[in-house]
Amino acid sequence: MSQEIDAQSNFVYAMIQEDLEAGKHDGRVHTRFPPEPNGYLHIGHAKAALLNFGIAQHFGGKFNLRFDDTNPIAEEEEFVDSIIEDLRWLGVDWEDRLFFSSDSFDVKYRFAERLIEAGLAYVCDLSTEQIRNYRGTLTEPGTDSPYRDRSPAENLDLFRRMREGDFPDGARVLRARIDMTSGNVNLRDPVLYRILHATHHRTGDQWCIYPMYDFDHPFTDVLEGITHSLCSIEYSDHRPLYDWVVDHAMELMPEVAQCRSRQTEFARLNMTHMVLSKRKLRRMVEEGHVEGWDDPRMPTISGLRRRGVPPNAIADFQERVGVARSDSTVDMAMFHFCIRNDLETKAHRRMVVLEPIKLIITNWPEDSVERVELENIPNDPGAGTREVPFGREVYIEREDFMEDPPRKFHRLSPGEEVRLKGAYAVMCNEVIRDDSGNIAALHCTYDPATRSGNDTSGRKIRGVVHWVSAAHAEPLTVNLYDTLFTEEDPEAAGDGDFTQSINPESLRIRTNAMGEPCICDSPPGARLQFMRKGYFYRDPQRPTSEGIIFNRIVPLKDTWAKIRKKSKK
RNA sequence: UGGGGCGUCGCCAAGCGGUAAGGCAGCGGCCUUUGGAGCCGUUAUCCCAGGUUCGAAUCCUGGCGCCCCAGCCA
Repeated sequence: MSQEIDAQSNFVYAMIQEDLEAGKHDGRVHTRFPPEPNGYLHIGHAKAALLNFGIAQHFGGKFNLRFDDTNPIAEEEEFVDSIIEDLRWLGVDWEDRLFFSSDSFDVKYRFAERLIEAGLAYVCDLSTEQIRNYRGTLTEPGTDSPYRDRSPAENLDLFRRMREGDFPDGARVLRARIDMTSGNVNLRDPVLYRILHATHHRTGDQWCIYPMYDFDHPFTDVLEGITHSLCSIEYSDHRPLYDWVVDHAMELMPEVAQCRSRQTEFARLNMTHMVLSKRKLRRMVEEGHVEGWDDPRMPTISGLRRRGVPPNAIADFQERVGVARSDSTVDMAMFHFCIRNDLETKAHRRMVVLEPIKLIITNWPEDSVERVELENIPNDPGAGTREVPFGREVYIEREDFMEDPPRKFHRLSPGEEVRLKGAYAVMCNEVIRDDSGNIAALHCTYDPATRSGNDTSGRKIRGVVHWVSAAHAEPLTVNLYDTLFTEEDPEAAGDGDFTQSINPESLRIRTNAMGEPCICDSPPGARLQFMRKGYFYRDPQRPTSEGIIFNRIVPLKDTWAKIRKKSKK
């Protein structure tokens, strides 16, 4: 069905293939996904996690899940749990290799001491602001800290006292001794350790100094034997520092160093009609624009899960998007395609009328009920069939009837005929109105010769419309989700304030929807196609006491909407 | 006036000196008891300008444009 996507045709796979051919790492491939447990994972993280996991699988290597938990102030257990849940749902498997950066704080401390002994690191007493001033600017070199030339012995003593808790937060830091004049600001004696009297979610109060990312991350890669350390493009400037740490780790910590890890950067995912940064997503939640991190409109993994998006669709999407180094913004349509593509052959069809209007078949005998058989999935006999009751009164979609139809409206209108899917053709004879003039019902007649499957009328009936027998209809609530933002680039509109382009119609609730009887058989968590409407997910998080609630995952392609839009122009 | 990165069809993206893959979207058509799905067809000379070469998207030079970097965040 879906074409084979050549996931290997990207520069990362090519590079690893070359490394393998060159005999690096004894033919070993080992990757990792290093989230910081300070928020929820979103689809951009899924790209990174799936890429790393996919590489390990493809090359018969290993994959670690590692929490980058070096900042106790921002990180929480709650996020560790949600990240694990999200990754499992995505199908990512780290076997028994779940690690925390904090697991190895001891070795890291030892490494820091050796750097000091080797004259490669020093304790600096400058304040945050002073350090910033000494750092220079992007175009001007920095100047050496007055503490840069302290003796190893003094540095060692000071660093140990930092660890002992002799100094308050911010009093001193451990810095790498590299080059204050480097054009790369990251090399201007970066901070390695800072004092933080904070309780860590795993190590408690055991430590009051914590390593910085630039020191911790490369060294942890070396400890875990990570051969290929993939990260996003904004870390490119950090690569020389990464290498600095790795090189010195190999040299000073041979007893624990597993391999000379290499960092490779790739572009992070951006999507139209969406914002993908923890900060902005947090704002959406905190300002109440959505109901929470798992709101079905959010691009968080938990949101997508709750929306009903199948994990396979996310993996397929990731592969189709590919991996490169150039900034890119993927069209949301591509993601929607992947979802439909996955569900097309999997989701059973059901008829559900979102906005019902009653259609009365005046020549159908009162109380007579016929059962019509419908395929669960067209062209897939294995998926079976179901019987749907058909009677004198049925509901059809309000928008499937027009009194004064435009050209090409292959649906119901006065004096016109349309087929009720799987049943008979009906002709509209009369429009019944209520006191306020609104259409209350349609009076139609059916032609017995048009019975589906053995139509002997000889007529060709263009339009086919879905329906639900009024006597057997199951009332439903349906949440129609749309993109969270009206603009392709939410940032570009509203003077850079993305909240200005929030789509006021990102959620429309249909409380009068009517479904065919066997809709009840679909358990919470089921994904169905509502014929001619879209793919829907029975929200498992809603108690059944609230009735049956479905979320629209994604609408079906709507050619008619397109025709109409074009003719309006 | 610093450092790093990127520029191939509307959106992604292959290509690694031998004469521009593929996907999404679009358009046209076929088919269809979902205006769904499926099927067929269709859309680029590669940011610009020079140069090297028999030959360049691929190499060189010079421009232009866009992104990232001055947290004791990751």
